[in-house]
Amino acid sequence: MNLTLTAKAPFSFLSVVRSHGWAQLAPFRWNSEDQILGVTLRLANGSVVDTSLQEAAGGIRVHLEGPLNLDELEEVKTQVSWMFGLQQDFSAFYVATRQEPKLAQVKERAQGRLLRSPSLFEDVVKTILTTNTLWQATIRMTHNLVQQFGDPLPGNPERKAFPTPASIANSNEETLRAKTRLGYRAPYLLVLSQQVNCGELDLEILKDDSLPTPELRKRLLAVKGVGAYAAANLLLLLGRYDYLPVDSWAIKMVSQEWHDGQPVTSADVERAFERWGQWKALAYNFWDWEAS
DNA sequence: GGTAGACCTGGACGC
DNA sequence: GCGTCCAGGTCTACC
Repeated sequence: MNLTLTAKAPFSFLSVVRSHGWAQLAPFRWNSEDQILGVTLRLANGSVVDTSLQEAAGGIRVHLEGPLNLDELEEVKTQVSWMFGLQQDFSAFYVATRQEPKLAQVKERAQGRLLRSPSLFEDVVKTILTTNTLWQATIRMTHNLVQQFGDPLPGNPERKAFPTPASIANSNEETLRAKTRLGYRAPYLLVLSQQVNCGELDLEILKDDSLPTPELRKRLLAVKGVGAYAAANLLLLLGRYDYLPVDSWAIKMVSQEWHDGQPVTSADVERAFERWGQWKALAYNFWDWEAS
């Protein structure tokens, strides 16, 4: 079964896939040769479906395996639309940055959207797995988590959806450490999963646009394992761009770009992008570090 | 509010 | 093969 989803123009499927590293993390499967993004989704009724996503005129072509009822089809559309931010509008960002050579490409490349997971729970977990580790370890930990706790696709159990909060909450710290190699992050994920599973923490309401950004940041920082960097990264995914996700890579790039390779601090990184105001994190994320 | 040290894994390196 | 060092953010205790 195929369907096509339309995006607010301008839109580039590849720009979203390449917006950051999420396409490399399970249950995403990026085929760079065919330029198809596979992802195994778990729907609200518990069914697991496999999708293949690719560029279509003005949007995305979604290929689905197996028959789906109307409710399931509608849920797949909602999940894919959220993941690709199909209705996001970046026209004001393009106006604000059109005089900056290092951002001159953003409109032409339809940059601005960032690939998201279907649920904020999944994005919070993945963000925690990016902290204090190397990217290859993040890929490995996420893969282990999906393989160990994700629901399998009927007919192809090798493919699994991202674990539900319940599946992780019903585990224990020792199993998480041993099976997924999460290290000290294991108790963070366990507590988060338990809080979401029992309803104590509702992450999905944080997608609400009416929530002021400082309040949203405060709630994200209340999650164990989420510090300043992780909160800023999650705000970026949620379409809030006024906090910078300053990590070691940001410090290195700002040092090379503006300080001749000399040591810089987080404050220097903040200062470098201060002038972009509400678009700060977006300007940072799509800054053309390679351009001369 | 600022700072130091612990947390944990895996890769790189020297022996 | 083994031991050591290092990179990577967050938390907690302490000042």
